[in-house]
Amino acid sequence: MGKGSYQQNRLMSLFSAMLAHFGPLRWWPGDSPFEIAVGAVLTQNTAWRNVEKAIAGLREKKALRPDILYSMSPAELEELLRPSGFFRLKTRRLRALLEYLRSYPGWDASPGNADLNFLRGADLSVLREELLAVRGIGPETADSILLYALDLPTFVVDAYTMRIFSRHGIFPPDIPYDEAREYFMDRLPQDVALYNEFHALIVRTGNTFCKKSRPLCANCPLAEFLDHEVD
DNA sequence: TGCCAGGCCGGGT
DNA sequence: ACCCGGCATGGC
Repeated sequence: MGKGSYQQNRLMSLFSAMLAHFGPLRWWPGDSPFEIAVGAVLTQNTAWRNVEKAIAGLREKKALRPDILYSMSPAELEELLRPSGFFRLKTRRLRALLEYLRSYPGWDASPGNADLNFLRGADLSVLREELLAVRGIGPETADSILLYALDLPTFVVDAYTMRIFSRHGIFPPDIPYDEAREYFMDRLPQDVALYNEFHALIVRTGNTFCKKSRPLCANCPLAEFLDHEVD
């Protein structure tokens, strides 16, 4: 048994510990692929609680669909996004995402196209590069959309991932995004359901136990792994 | 009361 | 290739 499978087992042990503690979370919270994509943009450096307020406002306006959202004036959209913070920035970013979707070959302009079916079947790495080329879509947002809205096998790395896994000495705290992503993807089976649940559990664990203001991981489901050997 | 939250961009070294 | 300031609201 080589080093690779040891590390795969170790990652699976961390996953199992979080799963045993919280149970399956079945992310992402959202009623449609498009709503998930909107949430991915709105939650950039923002507490989800604030995003929920903006999502609720959009739902009230029946605007959680690409056609309606695009038809809204930027000023109106800004007011709806206000509670999620960075609202001028996020208005531009959502509109940039909408421009990308509307320009996509096979774009479905029919009402209620929130399923984003016209994006299905596209190559993951191509779609990822295209999303990264959209102003305001960085690697975490792109991967969140790909994994949680489109069920494509890409691992999402976020601030909690960096904090938890660097505190556990699993990788250095200043590792670039793509290297952290590859760390997981090189060691885990390529499984959408696993990637989905793994990241969801990381966020829940981070939210619950590993906030910046509370660096100690007492009672954290991962606490027992803190003294394991590191590669 | 500050500090923090599921980033990303643009300009400067 | 990094490093940094800006972006903004709401909760603890």
